[in-house]
Amino acid sequence: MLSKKTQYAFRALAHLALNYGKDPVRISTIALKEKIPLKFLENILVELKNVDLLESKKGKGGGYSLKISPKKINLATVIRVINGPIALLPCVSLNFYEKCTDCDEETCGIRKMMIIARDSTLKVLEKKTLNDIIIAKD
Amino acid sequence: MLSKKTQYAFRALAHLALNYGKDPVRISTIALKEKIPLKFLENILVELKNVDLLESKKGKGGGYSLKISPKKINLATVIRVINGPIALLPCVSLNFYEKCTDCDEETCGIRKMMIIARDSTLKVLEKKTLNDIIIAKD
DNA sequence: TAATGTCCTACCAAAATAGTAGGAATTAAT
DNA sequence: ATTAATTCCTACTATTTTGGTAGGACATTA
Repeated sequence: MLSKKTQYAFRALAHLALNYGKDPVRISTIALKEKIPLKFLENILVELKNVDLLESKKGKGGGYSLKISPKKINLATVIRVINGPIALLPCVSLNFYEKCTDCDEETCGIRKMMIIARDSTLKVLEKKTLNDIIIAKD
Repeated sequence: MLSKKTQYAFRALAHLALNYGKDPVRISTIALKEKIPLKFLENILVELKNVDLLESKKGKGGGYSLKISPKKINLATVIRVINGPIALLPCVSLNFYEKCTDCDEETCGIRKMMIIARDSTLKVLEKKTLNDIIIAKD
């Protein structure tokens, strides 16, 4: 399951996606409209900024905005940044790989099935974008 | 990600699947062969027994065995019993549904995408069985 | 009745999650 | 220049989940 933090991230990103191309949006505005704890949201937005999904402006008239088009931000990317691995086991993760203890990867049947499951999930999450989230709203 | 407990469960079940139709296998044997902490494994096997995936026999010559064919135990079932929900959000879980706070399910675009992701994952996990795990070993 | 096994209840330490607090740094307007 | 507005940084904290352990009760077989 995705953490609450990840759910907040999606809501905030969806909010910013609707404002793409317009003025930056203040953290406090997003927190209020999306009902996310303000200080917690701060942390989330900084993380998203650090991986260049968002850009920020300080001082009056400042706030956050998407750095790239909502059509170019897929759901897998967001999950990986805030939540971590998408795969069900560390030994089948593409971005957070860790070797299994006590398991021969060549012959492990569990691993083979988890790779199939991972690919099936990724096929959706890598294709769907923030834009799909906001157009699906109507 | 699946918990370590769930990984242990899969290993134990795979072990028992290879012994399907034969004599029951002692917990201590499984713990030793699969390198799983004995007392932890006890808990796991009891849980699997409580949902009728396993049956047990006490006393000398006792142990655990699969109650039904490895071909009839799919991976989604095992994950749900030991790990919990497969869906990425509580509000799209079929077996562990919980309503989102502050979100209209009819119009939520995040939810719509997570349903698609869930279905894609389930299509694999509900089709693949313990038997697929053990035949994939070779 | 003794030995062999599962089963039950309870506990515990470490890690992850979900925040909060307080102020430093930067920018823009006056 | 000063002030106000805003993000950014460091650190702390409470709660929940994870990954076990301990000890003995209960059931079965020989």
